[in-house]
Amino acid sequence: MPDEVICGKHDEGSLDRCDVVVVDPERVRAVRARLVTAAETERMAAVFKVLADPSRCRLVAAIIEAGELCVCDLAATVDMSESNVSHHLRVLRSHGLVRARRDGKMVFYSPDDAHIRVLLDITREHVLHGPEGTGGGGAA
Amino acid sequence: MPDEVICGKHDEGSLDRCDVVVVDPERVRAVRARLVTAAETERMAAVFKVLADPSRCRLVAAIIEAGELCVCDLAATVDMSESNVSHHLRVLRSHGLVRARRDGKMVFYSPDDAHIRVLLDITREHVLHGPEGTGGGGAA
DNA sequence: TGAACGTATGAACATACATTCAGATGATAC
DNA sequence: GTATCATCTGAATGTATGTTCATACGTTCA
Repeated sequence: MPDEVICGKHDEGSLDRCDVVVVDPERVRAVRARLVTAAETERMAAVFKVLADPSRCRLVAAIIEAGELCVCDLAATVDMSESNVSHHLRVLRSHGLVRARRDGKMVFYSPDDAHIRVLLDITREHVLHGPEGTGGGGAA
Repeated sequence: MPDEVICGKHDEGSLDRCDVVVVDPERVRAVRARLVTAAETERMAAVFKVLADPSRCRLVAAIIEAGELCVCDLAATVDMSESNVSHHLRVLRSHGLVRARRDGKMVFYSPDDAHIRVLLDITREHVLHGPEGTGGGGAA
């Protein structure tokens, strides 16, 4: 068994420890070389984190469904306080998922990214066709 | 301006408060009717939450990239402790994203869902072509 | 059987974050 | 200018969770 120790110090990993024993060092190097960078993964995770909250997820779905909606109608649609909606919209907007348009006293929000709709659709597919008891989602 | 108060108590919302002022009640009702249910959104958010962690995101990417990898090699690939990897793999497995196969002392993990690869690809597209300064991703 | 190895698990800690409340800001109507 | 409306912001709080450490489990080899 070709046990080995990884001591490589490559671009994005910046690993300072040398005590990681691997079984297939070649494969590890190959995967590491083709793997998405840590910085990219962090950005991706940030996008997922934005959608990882049920309120925000529903908020985005409502905006996509409506095309455009003001804050108070959005709050009524998703059953949340307007303050809370505003907080979440700030997050969504700062990540380029929705866009704001001011009209008098009101601010209307609309989708600002074509990818998000696909993300929601695919994930919905996943939760619909996938197993339902996973992760303690049952009668929690 | 047709201000109105939403008092509807429909299926999935179960809202107990009646003080949400809306501007366009018809549109709100229409969107609510066509909107994804709260339960579904919760399930979707749960999936996003699994991918919302950089370590987990990178872990999934590595598994997809490799096709199959044992825990120690996985730990070496993503620069994490094996214990931490194990914890994350538990989450990933419980949500049906990866699958485990035991071979002797080792356990090999492989992708268990076709949707996840698409999710990662689309999100990568988003972070690559989208704005980069959004959400304090720069030198935070 | 005992030791070594790969992996899994539980507790503990620090951190992040969603929600609420109170108040501020900007815009319209009188 | 004042009042009112729609939205935004900041602080406070409770909860969730990622990571680490120590340890237990299951497997292989001598």
